[in-house]
Amino acid sequence: MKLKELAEELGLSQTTVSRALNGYPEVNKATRERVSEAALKFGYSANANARRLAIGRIGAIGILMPRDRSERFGPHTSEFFSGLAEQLSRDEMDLLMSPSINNDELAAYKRLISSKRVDGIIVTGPTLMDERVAMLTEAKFPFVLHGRTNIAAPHAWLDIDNAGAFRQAATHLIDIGHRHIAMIDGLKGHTFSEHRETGYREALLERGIPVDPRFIVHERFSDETGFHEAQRLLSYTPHPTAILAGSMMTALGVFRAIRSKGYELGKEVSVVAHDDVFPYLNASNMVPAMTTTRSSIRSAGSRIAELLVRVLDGEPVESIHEIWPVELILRQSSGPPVAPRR
Amino acid sequence: MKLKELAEELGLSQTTVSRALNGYPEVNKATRERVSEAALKFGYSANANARRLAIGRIGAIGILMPRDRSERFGPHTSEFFSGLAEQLSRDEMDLLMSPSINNDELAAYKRLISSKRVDGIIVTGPTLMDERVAMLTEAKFPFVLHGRTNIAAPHAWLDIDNAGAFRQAATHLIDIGHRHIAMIDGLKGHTFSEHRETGYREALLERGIPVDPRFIVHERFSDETGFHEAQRLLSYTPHPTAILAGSMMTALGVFRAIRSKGYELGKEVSVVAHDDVFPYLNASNMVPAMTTTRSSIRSAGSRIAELLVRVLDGEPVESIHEIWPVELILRQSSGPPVAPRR
DNA sequence: GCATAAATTCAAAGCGCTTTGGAGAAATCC
DNA sequence: GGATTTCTCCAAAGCGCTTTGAATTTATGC
Repeated sequence: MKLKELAEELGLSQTTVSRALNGYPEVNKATRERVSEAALKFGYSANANARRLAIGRIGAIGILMPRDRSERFGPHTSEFFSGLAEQLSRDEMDLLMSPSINNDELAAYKRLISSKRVDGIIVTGPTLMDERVAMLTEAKFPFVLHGRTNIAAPHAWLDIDNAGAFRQAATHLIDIGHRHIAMIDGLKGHTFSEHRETGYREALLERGIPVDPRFIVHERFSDETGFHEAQRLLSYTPHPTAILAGSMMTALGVFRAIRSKGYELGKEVSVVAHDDVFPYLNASNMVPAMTTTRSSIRSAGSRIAELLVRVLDGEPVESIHEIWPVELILRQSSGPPVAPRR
Repeated sequence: MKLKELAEELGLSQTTVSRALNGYPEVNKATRERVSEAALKFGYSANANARRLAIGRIGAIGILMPRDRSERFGPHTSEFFSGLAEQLSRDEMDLLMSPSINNDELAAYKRLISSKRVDGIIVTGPTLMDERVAMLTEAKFPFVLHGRTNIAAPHAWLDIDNAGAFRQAATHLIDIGHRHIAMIDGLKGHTFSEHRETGYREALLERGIPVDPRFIVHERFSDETGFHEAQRLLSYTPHPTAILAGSMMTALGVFRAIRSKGYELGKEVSVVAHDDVFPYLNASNMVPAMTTTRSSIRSAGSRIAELLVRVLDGEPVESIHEIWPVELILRQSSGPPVAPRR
C-alpha cells in the first residue's frame, strides 16, 4: 500500500495523510485518528527511500570497521555496534558498516563522505591528535567521536573517565596496602590508553609511590598478551602485588599467569580489570569474581547514536560532549597484599 | 554534483550519462569514457536514495542482533558482520542491523519485513525446525540462512560441516589412543550443536567406543562455562583424557580447568577446539598452541552476502546452498594420552 | 451579520535518478 | 541511390514521498 492509495481510501489528499502520519499540527484531531487507524489497518508504512529523497536526508550513519588493527576489533566492537543499532532503529536510521580499505583509514573516511551514502559518521578509538577528527571537522562533515582528542576545533564527543577509572583503582589498591602496582593496557597513542596511564600515575604520585616504568605495559588487548606480560611482570623482584588490566580479555590472561606462577589470586596478587560489560564475559561469574572499573560500552553506543542525531538536527557541536564516570566495583580478585606462602 | 549538472557540463542528456555510468550497451564507447572521466573529475556519484527509488530496490539487507541470548552474541557476531559488510559494500548495499525486541524474535522479523526497509534478510543460528525460516519461506521473503534446518521447503543456506569437524577431531583423538573423550558445545536445539554431537557419536561408534552421556555437555559458549564444565568432567573417574570444545572461549576455560586440576595440557589431557578464526584470539599463539577445527566465520559472512544478492537477482533458492569443509589443524594441545604423574 | 482570523485541507511542484518510446545519424543492403 | 537496419542519443514520464502556497471551511470579533 502506498500513500496515494491510502489517501484515496480515506477520501483525503496525500498531503493531509502525510501530515497526519508525521505529526504535523495543521490537521484535525479526528482526521488524524482516522488516518492512523487506516494506516494500521492496511499496514501502511512509508517507503523509506522516497521519504528520504523528499526530505533530503540519506537516513543512514556510517561507521568504519577497523580491519587489521586487532586491538580495535574485538568483542568491544560488537557490543558498541549493538548499542548503536538499538538507538538508531528508534530514529529510523540505518547503520552503514564499511570496512576500511588497504589500511588507509583516512581515505576510507573520505570515500564514505563522498559516497553520499551517510548523513553522519561515528569515529572510534581516537589518538590524541587524530587525523580523522581533524579531517572531518575541516570538511564540516557531521560526526560524533567515541573518545577524546587534544584537537581544539569544536566537535561532538562522548568519552568515559578513563583517567578517573585507573586513578580510582590504583588509589584503592594503595589504600589497602599495595606498593607495587602494574598496569597492562592498550597500545600507546590511543587517547584512552594515555588517559589511563595518567590516572595511574596521578594516584601513585599523590600517595608518594615511585613509578616504575617497567610496570607500565602497553599492548594489544588479548588473553595472550595479558598472559605473557603478566608472566614477565611477575618475574621481577620485587614483583607487582597488584595488576590493573585494561580489558577483560587481558585480565583473563593475567589470571592465568598469576595461577601459573603459583600465586593466590586476590591475596598474593590482586587484579582489577576494566570491564566494558560483555554479556558473555561476566566479571562476577569468574572465580574469583573480578574487581572491575565498570562502564557499559553498549550504553555508550546508544548514547552516541542519539548525539549524532542531534548533530544532524543542527545542534551546535560545541555543546555536545559528555564524560561518563566509571564505577569501581570491589569483588574478590583484589584485596590487601598477603605475603607469599613460600 | 547531481546528474543533471553533470549532463549539462558534458552537453549530454541525463539519460545518456546515466546509461554510460551504469554500463548500458547503447552508448558510444568514446562517449562513455568522456562521461566516466567527467564523473571522476567532478566527484559525481549517484544519490543512493534517488537511485533506489527509481529502480525499486531498497538497497539494504537486514540482520537481527540477538539481544539476550548471549550464546549468539559474542565475538562471532562481530566477525560475521564484518564479513557481511565487506562484501555488501562491494554491491553498494547497506546492512541494517536491528535489535530484536522483547525476546520475541519472530515478531521482530515480521516487523523488519513490513517496515519495507530491507530487500532481504540474513538469518543466523537456526534450530532444527526454525520458526523464522518457516515464516520467511512462507512469506516468500528473500533470505539466506547461516546454518541449516530440517525444514523441507526450499531456501538458500550456507553451513559448515559441523558433523565432519567433530567426527574428524574425535576420530583423530581415538586414533592416537584416547578412549575417554568429552565434548563441550553450544546449547542444545541449535542445528550446529546437534550436528556436532552427531559427528562425535559417529566417530565413537565407528571405532567401537561406548558413548558416556555425562561426557556430552551443552552449554553457552563462554570462558566460564568452559571452566566449570571441564572441572566437572575432570572430577569423574575415569575422567576424559581429551575434550572437544565448541568455541575458543570455551577452550580457554577448559585450559584453565585442566591446569587448575594440575594436569599437563596436551599430554595428560588433550583439547581440540573449534576455531572461528578471530583476529584477536589466535589458536597458534596460545600456550600450548591449540589444536583446532578451523573455518572462518568472516568468510562465511562474505559469502552469505554474495548469496543473498543472488537470491535478490532472482536466482532460484533451490540451487543456493553450500556446505563448507572444516580443516583439522594439529598443534600442541592434543597428543597421545599420557598417564598422570601422580 | 459581515469582516477577519484561525483552522483544515488540497493541488502541484519538486527530491535525483532510471527507463520507456522515439528520433536522428550512420552504416548496411540489394 | 533509396530503403532498411543499426547506433547513439534524447525528452519526458515515473518511483513514492514531503512541502509550499493557496483554497476552503470554521471560528471569532464587534
